[in-house]
Amino acid sequence: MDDEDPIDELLRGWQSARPDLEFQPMALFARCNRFVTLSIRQLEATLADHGLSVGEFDVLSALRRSGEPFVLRPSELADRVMVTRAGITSRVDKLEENGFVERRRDPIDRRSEPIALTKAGRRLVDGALGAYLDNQTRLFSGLSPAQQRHLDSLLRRLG
Amino acid sequence: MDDEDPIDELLRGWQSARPDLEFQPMALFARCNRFVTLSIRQLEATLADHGLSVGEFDVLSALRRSGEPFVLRPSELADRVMVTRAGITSRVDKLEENGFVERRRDPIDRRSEPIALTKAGRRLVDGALGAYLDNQTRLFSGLSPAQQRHLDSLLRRLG
DNA sequence: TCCAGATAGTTCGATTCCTAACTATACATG
DNA sequence: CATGTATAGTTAGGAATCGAACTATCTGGA
Repeated sequence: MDDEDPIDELLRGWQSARPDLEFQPMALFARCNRFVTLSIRQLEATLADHGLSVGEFDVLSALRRSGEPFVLRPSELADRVMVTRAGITSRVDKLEENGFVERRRDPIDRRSEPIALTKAGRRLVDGALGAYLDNQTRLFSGLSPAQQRHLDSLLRRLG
Repeated sequence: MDDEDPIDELLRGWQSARPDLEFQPMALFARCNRFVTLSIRQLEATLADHGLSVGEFDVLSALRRSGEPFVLRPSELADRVMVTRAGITSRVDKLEENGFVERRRDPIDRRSEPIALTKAGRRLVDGALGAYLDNQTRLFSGLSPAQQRHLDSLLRRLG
């Protein structure tokens, strides 16, 4: 029986095209990449139901989990969300237009423009959060809790 | 000792902001995502040394591993590279300009425009392949071969 | 006090990729 | 064999994001 998946196919292709080389790590990475890519597409669909893109959700949720008073500077957001500051500027522009965050001013350092989650923004993230978590849970539902922990520990070593 | 990584921080943040919810799967996915994102950035740098973007390399390598005569249709490329056909059109445009692929014609189905790897294209992929594989190998060098196989089998279940 | 260099954030231009509409061609059915 | 439908690929327009240049502000000496 031939239950080959696209990654097996990729591996087999390379092995027959270049039998002199070692492709296991490439295939392993391709598997990671594929899983993440497909998962993000699901996530986009899930969040779209709440009127959010993944990028917007990432910003709102960084603010949400930072705790009271739900304020972070753009550079902190950039670090946490793994996007450049320029990227944060444009996400914040859009979120601010829609009233989900607001730019404050830092009385001590006037270069800084702290970003605060508004009430509406908080309602929005909290509302989307359930669907988001359900989705993430479903992604890993093929693994037992022990396997999930094992996966986590393997990934942790790759950091 | 406090060797907390950004994902632990994310998890801790959520757990304290919303102690009523379960964030393990979210954190696990965040770990996957982070690993893939950072890895791709490394890969971009590696391939840039050979004058290639990841997207271009993906197309050339799909052709390369398809074996003689190194020809695939745009829709086949789209499937294998996980990009829309429109995306393939523009990648092929650029690769063709630079002489790494060429558009042929299918005598049987004139809607189809098979894409062929040129000699120069083949030299280019084969030249970049070594560095690419070294990079992938390095990504997983923190894991033993057995751990790598284990990771692979866990990921395979997520497909 | 003043200035050189660091830092915070934004703007700009280029790139990449997606969706939707479009053109051309093939196929299947009555 | 005519025609409606499906398929292959491209084009057009828009969104996201990046790097580099820019503005404003701060900070640490001389």
